[in-house]
Amino acid sequence: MSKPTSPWSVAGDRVRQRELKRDAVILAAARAFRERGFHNTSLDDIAAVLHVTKPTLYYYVLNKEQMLFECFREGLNRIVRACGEARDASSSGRERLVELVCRYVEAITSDFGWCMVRAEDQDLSPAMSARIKRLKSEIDQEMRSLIRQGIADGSIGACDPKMTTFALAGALNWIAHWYRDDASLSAAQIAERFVELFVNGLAPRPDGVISGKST
Amino acid sequence: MSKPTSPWSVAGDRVRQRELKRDAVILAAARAFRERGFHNTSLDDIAAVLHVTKPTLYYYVLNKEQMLFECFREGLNRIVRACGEARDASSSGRERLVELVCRYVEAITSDFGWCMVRAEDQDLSPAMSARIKRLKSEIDQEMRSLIRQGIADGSIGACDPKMTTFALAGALNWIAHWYRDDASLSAAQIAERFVELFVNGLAPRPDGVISGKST
DNA sequence: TAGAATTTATACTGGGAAGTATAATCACAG
DNA sequence: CTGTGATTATACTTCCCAGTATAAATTCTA
Repeated sequence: MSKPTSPWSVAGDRVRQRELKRDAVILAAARAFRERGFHNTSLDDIAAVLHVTKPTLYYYVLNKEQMLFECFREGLNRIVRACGEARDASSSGRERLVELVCRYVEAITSDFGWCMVRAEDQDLSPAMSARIKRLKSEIDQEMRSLIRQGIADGSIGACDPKMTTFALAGALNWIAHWYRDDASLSAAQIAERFVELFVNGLAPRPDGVISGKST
Repeated sequence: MSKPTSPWSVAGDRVRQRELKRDAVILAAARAFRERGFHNTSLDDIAAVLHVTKPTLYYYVLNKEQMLFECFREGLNRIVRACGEARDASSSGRERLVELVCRYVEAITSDFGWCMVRAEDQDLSPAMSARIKRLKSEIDQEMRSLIRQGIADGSIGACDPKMTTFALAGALNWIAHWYRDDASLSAAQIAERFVELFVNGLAPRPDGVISGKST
């Protein structure tokens, strides 16, 4: 203690503090946006939640647009990461897809779920909007790829990968619309039922013919 | 001709003109909102499209909020109507559901599709928001009901009606997000593939076991 | 054509919120 | 305790845009 750690660690501590505070700003923004929408949220609102004033926010963030961008990115990055994990995990294409669905539901029910799917990228500058579109496209392509793999290895029946991805991603993204009002199920439970539905479909299966993975 | 129709018919003509113009205002609003989002659209923008000035809009509409409300309502009403038609048409619960899906896709790809699902009801006053919520709830309940009927009459396998509705409605609503960028398929074609996916699921079906309606 | 009703435009008000200039405070080093 | 950089607050400016007061123009009636 008397011999203090290197001045750099102290400096590093400062830097760390800044990062933590910055994260807090982004999180507060995400929650406020989810609550009231992007345009109905003033920076004063966000500042108030943090017991701070508006100029303080500008010390951590460039402007309101950047806040939205960071919220977008934080949410989408989780799914991109999940894509990576799903890619090497498990065996069959379908099992990888199921894995991804579970992670997806977790992400979408998080604080950043709203921004991820309900915020309009029209509220971002063209440059930022393009970056978000790239992330979304990456996720889209990954899902299509898993479906194609599943078709190839026989774990998924013949289907149009693009439309199937649109349908699946739509069902998942839409969770952000109802999850707050109706949070009666956990993320895992939602994922489970979605998987059941998408794997087996609505049609009644004749007894004894179980083409899904038997649990 | 020399004996003109009753003065009321002339008056009625005026009334009719007003209605037509009012409809044009709502439609222009719907398109503008879809294009730029609600908050990024000024009334001057909408007026410009109609080759008119802002005060003219106020002659046909109470305020901006009401424009959004009418857009919401126009879109949702189509689906509510489709629910009604699906209810008496066809035979099995599943067939009725399929019917509804087809109509749903048509509505969602229309000019009002965006407002129907992507506009935030937070931008409406509590009273208007409540009316929209009621319409949405009506649709939700109808879908659940059809699924329950399907389970009862054996055309749909055992499932959780609420979650199934959430998933199906989500996939359908999400069409509003991608349909403009990727309109490579017609509404009917999209509906067809969605039905195929939701009825049969992803799992490969053993040959000879077709539980869906054989075409 | 006079006059009433309907429709539209010009030119303004007002408020809300993003962003900023400036100064005060705090933390720590020497 | 003194000065330097990091952090925060007060008090503005500025702009955009919804909504309006007022008057003009157009249409219809008689």
